[in-house]
Amino acid sequence: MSERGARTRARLIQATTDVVGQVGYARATTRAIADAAGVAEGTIYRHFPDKQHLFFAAVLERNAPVIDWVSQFPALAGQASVRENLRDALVQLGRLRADLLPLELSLRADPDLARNLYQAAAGAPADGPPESITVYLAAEQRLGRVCADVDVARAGMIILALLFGLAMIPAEPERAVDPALIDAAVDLLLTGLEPQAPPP
Amino acid sequence: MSERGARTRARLIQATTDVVGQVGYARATTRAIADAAGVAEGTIYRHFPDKQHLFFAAVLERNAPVIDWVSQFPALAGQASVRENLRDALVQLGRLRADLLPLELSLRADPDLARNLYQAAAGAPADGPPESITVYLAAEQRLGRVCADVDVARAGMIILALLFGLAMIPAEPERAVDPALIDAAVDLLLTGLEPQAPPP
Amino acid sequence: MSERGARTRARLIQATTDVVGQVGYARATTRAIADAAGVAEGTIYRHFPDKQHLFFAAVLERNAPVIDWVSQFPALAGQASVRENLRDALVQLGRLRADLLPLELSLRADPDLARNLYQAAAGAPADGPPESITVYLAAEQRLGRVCADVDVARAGMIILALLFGLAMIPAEPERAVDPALIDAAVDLLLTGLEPQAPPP
Amino acid sequence: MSERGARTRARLIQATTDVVGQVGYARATTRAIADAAGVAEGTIYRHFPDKQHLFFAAVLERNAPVIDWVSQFPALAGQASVRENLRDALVQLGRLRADLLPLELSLRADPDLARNLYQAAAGAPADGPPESITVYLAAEQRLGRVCADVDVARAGMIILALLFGLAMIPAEPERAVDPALIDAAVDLLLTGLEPQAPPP
DNA sequence: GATGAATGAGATTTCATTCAT
DNA sequence: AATGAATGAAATCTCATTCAT
Repeated sequence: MSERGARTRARLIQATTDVVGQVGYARATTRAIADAAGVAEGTIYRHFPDKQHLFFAAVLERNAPVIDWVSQFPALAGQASVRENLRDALVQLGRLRADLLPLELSLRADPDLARNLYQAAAGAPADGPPESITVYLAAEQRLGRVCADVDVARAGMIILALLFGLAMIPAEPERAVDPALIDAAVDLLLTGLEPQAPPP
Repeated sequence: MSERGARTRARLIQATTDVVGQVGYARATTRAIADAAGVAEGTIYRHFPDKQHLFFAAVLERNAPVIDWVSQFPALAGQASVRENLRDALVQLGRLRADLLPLELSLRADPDLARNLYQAAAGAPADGPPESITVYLAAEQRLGRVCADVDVARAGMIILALLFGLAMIPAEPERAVDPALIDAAVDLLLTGLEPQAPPP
Repeated sequence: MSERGARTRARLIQATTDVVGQVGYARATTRAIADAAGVAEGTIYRHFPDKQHLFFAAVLERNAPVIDWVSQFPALAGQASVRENLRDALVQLGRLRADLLPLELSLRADPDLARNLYQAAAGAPADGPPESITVYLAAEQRLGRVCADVDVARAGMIILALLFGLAMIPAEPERAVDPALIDAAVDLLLTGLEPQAPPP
Repeated sequence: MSERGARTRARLIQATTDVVGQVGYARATTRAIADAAGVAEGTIYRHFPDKQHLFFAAVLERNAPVIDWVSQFPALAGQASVRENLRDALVQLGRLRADLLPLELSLRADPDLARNLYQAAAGAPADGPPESITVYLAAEQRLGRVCADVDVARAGMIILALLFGLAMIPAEPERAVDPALIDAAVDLLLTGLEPQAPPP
């Protein structure tokens, strides 16, 4: 591909993220995206076979760096503190979610999209974020830094679900999750609601 | 309104929930809804000024009973156990969410809808579920059944966020949240991940 | 269907034939057809699921009378003269062809259309014009009015092929076949090119 | 023109015939043709002013040899037999038609193309196949090998029409006409359907 | 009240053609 | 000479909404 072509493609990806963030998926028409990218509508179809593939490409390419980070998360077990590690992970995942959210919502709103995205993402590593968190928690559990009673597989799902839920709270979907809320959530996850047994 | 009119209106509300749950918001056309309700398309506009109002009515009317339940939740403080109370609340909210989710997702996917729903719901009690949970937690905190260090306002939001996230996990959005997952989540919320300080 | 709906449908069928005859299939856009029928483009899709079905309906409905006539053609064996019967048949088929031709050409120009038309016509009587001519010729052969040496099955195909070819000769495809040319063709088919054996 | 340019042009002509034969005119896009020729789309416009001229060139150049053969057809009058001559002529024309047909059909399906082809072909010898057959038949008539009653001008048109019709019979348009059918057609043309007057 | 035919704006996608490289 | 990215007009089809019956 020529350098010019690569630039156009990059502009289209960026424009897609921008437009979906601003007006939502339902209003993210090919026309709006082409306008935002400063190209003609037909140009989209030189770079992507159809609108769906443009959206998939936008999601996958923009989130690749964070996915990389998360895949190395289990290696942090034993370093720093569980609190810091979880906080960092949630902040990273929060960035990913803030980008992914509008598209994930589109998926839920349109069953056809969901089917196709899972096919498009078939090449991606199947062990995504839930797996990473579970592996990390298990490692910490062996080190004695996580309570032995905890079911790490379910805890991994719960932590992600929590993050997903947090990501939906702000009115502006394009923003990342509020860090103070993440701090509070990590506190809660670590110490729980119950009153601590007083030292005798 | 005649009794016949009331029946038609009720059928439209039911059809809306059904169709959105089955084929998703994007495919929930006025035609599909009218077909499901067994009426002509034009009939929709005798009962609702436009499609948005039909959706709003569907959301609000179908969830009224659960909203009532939740509004009485704070009165449970001090009864049974915190664990049981939280579990019951999450189960109730889970039912609400399973119905609401497809429609809430539509809102997120379409910012215009979101704006208008908040206007339409302006007459409703502003103190929804987050407020109820917060008030309940504060009461339990005064009773010493919840750790004094916890920020109850944030904890309320986090619990709801968690529930919302859990509701999105199942592949079939129409199903309610898995009770076992709710149990695990309540455990985690109460005792936390950290190893308990061993009694001396 | 309401009477108004039936009128609109009929206007669409008529407009389709008109427009294809005037500007050809390639230029017979949904817009041109809607304009010719005096309706909005969207109205087409209330009456036909897509453009193809509109075209198929136009062909089938407009040619139904001629198809009926042809199906009764074999019964003419032994009446009037072979010459008159063949001439009448070719005139009738010529009308059918003048209507069918633009669409048949579209079929050849677009393999997808061909596949679908054969599916759409599956309900129609499989024994079309070729069969009718063959049966007629065989009957005349038994009566001694057609030469015993002739292979009637092939002759039927040849006569139809001839007609099809004749239909393509005029510059204006919407016109029927020139009757003088039909007369000459019937003559040729009956007596052949060879010099007649002179009576001794 | 450079030798490289001539090769590219030839590849484009060949690719045009191939693509139209394989996928039909409607799918014979400039992109498909350029791909089949192994060149870039823009290259087409170095050799032809537009798509129409490419098609015209394809028709004319590919059929030049057969047209040459046909132009010498009248010289066969008096040689061999009328039956053999006609059969050979139809076989030759059948080859021409098998190539020409998809393109001729495109013309019929698009009146604009037809108009322009006749203008583009204005430089070509106006006396094409119909003229050749007519001249041949007239010569044979003078020799007494064709019945004196026959109108040779019309007979020429009819023979061509027949051939054209035969060419459309096979389901696969790229195939040549079935030779057995040609034999039967020549028989029919020569002796006719009527019972022969029995020799006294 | 209810109907359903009609509307028309707007969405996605195609493709012949142009032009900077 | 050749490339191929970009163009933009046009095509088919959808669907919320209106209106005559």
